[in-house]
Amino acid sequence: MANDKEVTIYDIAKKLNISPATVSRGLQDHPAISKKTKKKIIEAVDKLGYRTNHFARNLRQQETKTIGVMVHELNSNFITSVLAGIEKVTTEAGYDLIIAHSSESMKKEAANAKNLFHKRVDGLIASLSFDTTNLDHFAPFKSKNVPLVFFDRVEQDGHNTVVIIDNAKCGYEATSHLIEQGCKRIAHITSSLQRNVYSQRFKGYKDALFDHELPFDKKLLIVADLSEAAAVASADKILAMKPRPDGLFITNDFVAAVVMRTLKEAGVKIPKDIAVVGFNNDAIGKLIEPQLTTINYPGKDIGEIAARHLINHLKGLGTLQQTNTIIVRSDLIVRKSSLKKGR
Amino acid sequence: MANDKEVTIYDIAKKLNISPATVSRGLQDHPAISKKTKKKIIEAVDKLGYRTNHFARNLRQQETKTIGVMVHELNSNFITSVLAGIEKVTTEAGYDLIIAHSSESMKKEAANAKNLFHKRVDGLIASLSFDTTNLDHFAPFKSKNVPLVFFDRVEQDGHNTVVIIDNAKCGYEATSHLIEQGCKRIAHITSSLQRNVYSQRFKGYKDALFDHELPFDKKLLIVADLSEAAAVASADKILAMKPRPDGLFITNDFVAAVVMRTLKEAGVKIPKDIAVVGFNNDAIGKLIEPQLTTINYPGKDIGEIAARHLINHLKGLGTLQQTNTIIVRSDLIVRKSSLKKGR
DNA sequence: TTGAAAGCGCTAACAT
DNA sequence: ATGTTAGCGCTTTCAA
Repeated sequence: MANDKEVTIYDIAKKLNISPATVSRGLQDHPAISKKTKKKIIEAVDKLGYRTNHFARNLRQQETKTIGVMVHELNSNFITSVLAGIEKVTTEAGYDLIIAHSSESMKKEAANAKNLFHKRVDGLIASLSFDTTNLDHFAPFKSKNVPLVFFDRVEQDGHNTVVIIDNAKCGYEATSHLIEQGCKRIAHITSSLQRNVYSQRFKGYKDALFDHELPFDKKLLIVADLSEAAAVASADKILAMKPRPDGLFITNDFVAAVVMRTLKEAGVKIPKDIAVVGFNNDAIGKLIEPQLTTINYPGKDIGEIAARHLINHLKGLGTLQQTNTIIVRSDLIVRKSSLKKGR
Repeated sequence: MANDKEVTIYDIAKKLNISPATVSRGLQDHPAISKKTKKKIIEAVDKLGYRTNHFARNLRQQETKTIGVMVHELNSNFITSVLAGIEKVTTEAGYDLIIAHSSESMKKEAANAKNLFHKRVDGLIASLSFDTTNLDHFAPFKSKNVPLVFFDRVEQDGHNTVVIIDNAKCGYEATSHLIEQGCKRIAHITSSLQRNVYSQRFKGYKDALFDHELPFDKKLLIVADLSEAAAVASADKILAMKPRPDGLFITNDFVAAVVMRTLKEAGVKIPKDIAVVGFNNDAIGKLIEPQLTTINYPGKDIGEIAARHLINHLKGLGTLQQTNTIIVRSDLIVRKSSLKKGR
């Protein structure tokens, strides 16, 4: 049953009385090889059960045909959509993926970076962790000219290619929507303002307040992580405020869902007492009650675009040089959680 | 800035005036190498920025140190938990992961299998897709003695190592719980009965009915896929039944959540009119209203166990031979969606 | 259109 | 405790 010996191009060459070099060329569809020979090679390959030894090839070619992906977590709709987008593009282009997640820790992120560097990925796609304060762990990639593309959570120091949405605009739209629904005291629950995504959304929130002549009250800003426990705590803070807010702009759908549950348990009516807008357009938004108004964050598109740019770069195509910012469209999806007025 | 030339063990050897073999041994912490020499080597490695060429090593050792994982989708709590478990164990053991998903299609599953086979994974962990009818695409692995571990959705033909929960017992417990709550007409919404997980849960459901002297009515069995659209359709079927069921045992939390939403929109009170039990213990269960009674399916444990067994096998440890079934514990989590009586 | 041969970087059997 | 050397399977330059 088990035939343990691996078939190599030498076996094929011997069987066909040709040289290994010809087999190698035939397998790569080299133009100098005759149709006849190619056909014979293909047949022999099938018959003998040959499979390419990627290690030998990569050793020779000094390419790994592997792309590293670093994300903070795997457990969100948004991230899995991004991964799906990346996978689609990279698979088509013949690249493998190594996926690493940092569990929101810079330390783990640095360890992952080191690992991927030693694995010699041809390129890297990354979103930063919660507490990442510098990009030193990416320096080795730069020094070896391994291309880097960041998405979602990025450092916009002007040195990297980044794929993002216009978070400030989204924050502005979410907040303006709440204001149009008649909200006067809008709280904002978000995460580390050190991360671009959150600081930009916060900026949009403030700008919308300003443009609608509402005061910004920093007591209405709650910064916390994205866990269930933190969400419950945030909701408790909201409940304790007096006067209570009449609108919430929350930076993450899961957190929004937990907050809504906690508020409802305390007897708050949504959206009548408090209107809520989330962020991401996760599946839960349509399952909770009332259904959640949110910002559609097109993860799959982001993943595809990031991967496409990286691969073009690897192929020497694509004009994208050093600095580059790509902004993907995103829009407000209005559902019941924010409709104080109806429509 | 960029120093493009890769450092090899020869460079290190030259610098230290020792042989490449010594460097290689030093790097592997070989016992025959003196402490002093090892230290010198480590220092030179750091200084020169050497990184192992895994291709050369793998080419030499005929091992890829890579494990393939095949799943049907990435977008469920259960699957990401399993992956987290697998990753934990494999990372500790120094293995990489290649993750492939079939989008519930046997065709894609077969393509993934072929790809992973050509990538020469050292082992494979897999859960079958929705419409997989045979395991022919796994035959190449068997013929090359590449170890295989299946989990969740498996084929129990007695030829493979499988890691599962006792689905029949879980189905029995879920159904019995509904009966204890006073349900007399319990419908079961599930997926392809060709898959062990669903057929076993169905068996448990029937056995519970039988043991409690309730008739099994096949009109109360709904088989569909796990999409939102199918869930809505299933709910519509429930609404059209007369008399309506007073209990539902649903094989998946997401489906249960969508069904509950649809029923509630039609004015059904849960659990008063219809009690509901789901399956998996996904995060949504605690976010919907009423919170969902469900079966806790310990994904992380499953992943860890599957990975551990595979790796033990690869190391030549572990007594597990050919046939092997590992059953992981799992339990009912009671929440409000099923409590007709209170507690 | 094909072949010969060198070499990618590492490991391990065999020396010493 | 360390060195010599062959070879893993492939690609590619040079030659024919």
